[in-house]
Amino acid sequence: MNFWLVKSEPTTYSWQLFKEQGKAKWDGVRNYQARNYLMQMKKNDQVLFYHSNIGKEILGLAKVISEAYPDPTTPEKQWVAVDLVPVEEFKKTVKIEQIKAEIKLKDVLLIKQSRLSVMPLTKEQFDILYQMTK
DNA sequence: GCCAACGTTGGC
DNA sequence: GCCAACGTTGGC
Repeated sequence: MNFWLVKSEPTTYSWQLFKEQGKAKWDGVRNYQARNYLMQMKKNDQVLFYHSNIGKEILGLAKVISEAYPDPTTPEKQWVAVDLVPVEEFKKTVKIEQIKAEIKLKDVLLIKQSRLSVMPLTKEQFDILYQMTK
């Protein structure tokens, strides 16, 4: 079991829309580092969903239901997509300031490499973030 | 709206 | 292969 965090601008694709649709194709990624992480995702991996720009918070938990396949939004062969489904909506979201304020989360790539849109979390990082929603 | 960070492109 | 220029992202 692996743990991930994916980022989306709510004006582009929001958690609310994800929840309504009940499933998302995580496509359109055009960054090699993010692409490489998408390719490592396995079925049932846990994925935290973060809103960048507006909100700047983790709103919910998703899981992987389809592992990487060719991205249908481009004819270029090098890009991939995965399918995610919502699992849980957090009553308490986790704001970026809270993440920054927690010393144990200082190595989370969201902080260190803010432009990356798909990133791995260690189990410890995931557990701490998840606890912060309770 | 600004700017830092960073990825990509293209000239050499 | 290097690096300047440029575009994009995202926090503030």
